[in-house]
Amino acid sequence: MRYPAAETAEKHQRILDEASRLFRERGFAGVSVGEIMKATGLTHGPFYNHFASKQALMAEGLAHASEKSLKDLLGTPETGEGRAAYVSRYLSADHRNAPGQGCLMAALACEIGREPEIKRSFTTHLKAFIDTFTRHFPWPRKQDARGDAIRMLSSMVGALILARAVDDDALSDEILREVRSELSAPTPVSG
Amino acid sequence: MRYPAAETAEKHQRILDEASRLFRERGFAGVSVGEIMKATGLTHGPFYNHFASKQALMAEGLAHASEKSLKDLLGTPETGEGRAAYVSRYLSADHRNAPGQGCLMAALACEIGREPEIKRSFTTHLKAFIDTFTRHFPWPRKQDARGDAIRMLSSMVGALILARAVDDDALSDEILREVRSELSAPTPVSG
DNA sequence: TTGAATACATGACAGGCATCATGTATCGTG
DNA sequence: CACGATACATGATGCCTGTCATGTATTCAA
Repeated sequence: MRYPAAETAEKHQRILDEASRLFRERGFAGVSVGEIMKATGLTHGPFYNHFASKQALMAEGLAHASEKSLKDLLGTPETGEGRAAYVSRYLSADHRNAPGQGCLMAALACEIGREPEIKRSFTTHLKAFIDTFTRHFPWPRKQDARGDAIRMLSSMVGALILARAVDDDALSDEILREVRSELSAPTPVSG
Repeated sequence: MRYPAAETAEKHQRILDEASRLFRERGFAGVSVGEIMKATGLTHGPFYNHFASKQALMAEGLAHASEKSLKDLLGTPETGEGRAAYVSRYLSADHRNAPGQGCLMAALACEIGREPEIKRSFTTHLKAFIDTFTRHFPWPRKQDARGDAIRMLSSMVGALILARAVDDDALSDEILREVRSELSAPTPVSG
């Protein structure tokens, strides 16, 4: 590292930030290496000084977004109300309208299933997320906390994806509202 | 149509079949026009005798898959057991492993959200699917049948997408099993 | 049977892509 | 201050892609 020492590391982080944002907004295939570099204020050349390939950036960008989302999860109160607020935020119009800042599962899960390299990286993320989600919040049915967590997560991800795939605001809002009404009670019935 | 008259229409259908299969398997961006034509046994040339553009094929292929899935839904018994069987099949390992023959929402919803043209086409599909799903099966909470249908659909789609995005068979199976255990009772509690 | 229309195959084109090669400016170290 | 190393910009390469142009073979209508 014979360049600005610290600035280089910061650029590396900026590439990761922009990449994880753009990937979530437009998908892995929808963003080119050049666009990512331009978004961080560089040209396409030095990309390969920072990453081995686009695939490598995809994996690192996913891990980057994963860390952030875990940190966000851990920052919410470990109560029924905390979970209710978390779910409400997840199923909000704001989250639906800002995929670039939002859940990587809802944004990229379909594509992830097709890239073996990324699939492996995502698996560790989902495992950590389910574990944390289960342990972090209280679950009324203690004997099946993990099952309830998995059910709740599936509903959230599915609802957000469908709400984003739809062109009709009324329907999109309805999906979010209906699923929110089930899951955002402080003591949900069945995840 | 000064060619084999009927054979041409059949080729048109074959292009739609292969396209809707390949798109679900690899995503819109992951399949080229040439591949689709080769899969139907033709060269890339005559594609534009059948469709105006790749986008047009994406929209028609989506409608094609939508019709099939609606037909499949209407073919299941209009009972609680019928719905339980439908959900069990949806959340089965077979369905997870065969995206090309399966639910277009689980396969393409993420990408659909990014293509305005396709988004419009998908909206009519989802509206029809929710309506049919609501009317076709009996719902214990009659005052909120549609809400329960939306909740059930969100769970199913989310669970299948997550199960496909994961590299670990045990985890993938667990997701399917947990969500199935909630939804595949003949009289589910809350969708 | 002949002619017009049409779907086909082959080929070409421009654009975008990931990746690599090269030269240049910049910084720590001696 | 000078040297070696490193990250940068510019540019090039080869590939794949969607789309269009052209010629050819086929079938329906007269």
